[in-house]
Amino acid sequence: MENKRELFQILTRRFGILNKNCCAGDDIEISTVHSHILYEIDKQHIPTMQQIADTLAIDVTTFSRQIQTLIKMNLVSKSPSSDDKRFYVLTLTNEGHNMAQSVESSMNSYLNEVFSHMNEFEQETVLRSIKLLNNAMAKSSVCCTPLI
Amino acid sequence: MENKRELFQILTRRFGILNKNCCAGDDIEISTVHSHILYEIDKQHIPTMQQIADTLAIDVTTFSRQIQTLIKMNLVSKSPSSDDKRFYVLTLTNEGHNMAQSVESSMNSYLNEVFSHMNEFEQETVLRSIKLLNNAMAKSSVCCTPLI
DNA sequence: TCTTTTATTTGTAAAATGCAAGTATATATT
DNA sequence: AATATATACTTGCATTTTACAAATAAAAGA
Repeated sequence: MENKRELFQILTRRFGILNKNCCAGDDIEISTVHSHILYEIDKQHIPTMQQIADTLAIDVTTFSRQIQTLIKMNLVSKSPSSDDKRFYVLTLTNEGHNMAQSVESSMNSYLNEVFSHMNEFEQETVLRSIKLLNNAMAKSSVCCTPLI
Repeated sequence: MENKRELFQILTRRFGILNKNCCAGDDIEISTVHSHILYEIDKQHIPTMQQIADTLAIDVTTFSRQIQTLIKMNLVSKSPSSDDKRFYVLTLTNEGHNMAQSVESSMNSYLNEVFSHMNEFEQETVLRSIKLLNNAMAKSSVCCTPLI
């Protein structure tokens, strides 16, 4: 049987390509990394800089600059936390939220197209498997230990 | 049910993190992109520059420079094709082959660890699902059309 | 022979990255 | 309270990565 690595290598490479083309909004375009940042800010409840950087395994200093870019693009806003002024909390602007939605729906329609090449049963099995895999990774010591 | 995108987002992000830590050989360390290049040169039979660049969806000009780096690191060698001198064919050096092996075994042991958190049946199901998914992606019009 | 196509490289300029060192705020120690 | 230490984030570099446009070089077509 083919080894695991080959299967995953191909899968993630392809998903990466999907992700690359995902990120055109109404008028502006953003990078894959930026789309992940928007995604996580949307998902986590008023996160701090550190939280998102950790989740995405991005160096904080790099992340700091990425946020600066996203703020300039008017997609993200950053405000000092009231109880501890060392922290900054991140939120999406309306524009950022729209962009996140736009990426979300592009990705979902891409994935629906991909899934359309499988029958109902296969689709179910695949989704269940991805969940199993995500859970296994969450338990793993070699992967993603401090991550959500 | 959670949407597909979320499941895939998390999966591929985690796999990306695995990949990041994968690439330490005996003494030198390489980037994820470089490890993918070595992987593909090893897999494809005496490929040309263009072939690998296309497979990995990397811009050829960027790829040209990446190969230059890998040659300097003595992991790859490049020679003009005898029948058509516009082409250059790529091969791994012994050192490059060792590196590819080393990455391969790191990745497989990471993945084995991840899989150890599932039972036999789940493991089978997951592997079968990844294959299904790869086939579906290969048929897809939105993903990876010119790719293997 | 002359033009066009194909494979690859270089020029240049922008963006992404990450370490070391900085600032600013909070907590711990004395 | 004063000083030291820790934490969250930013900036200064210096390197690496990226990609468009233009160049080179070889093959194929007219």
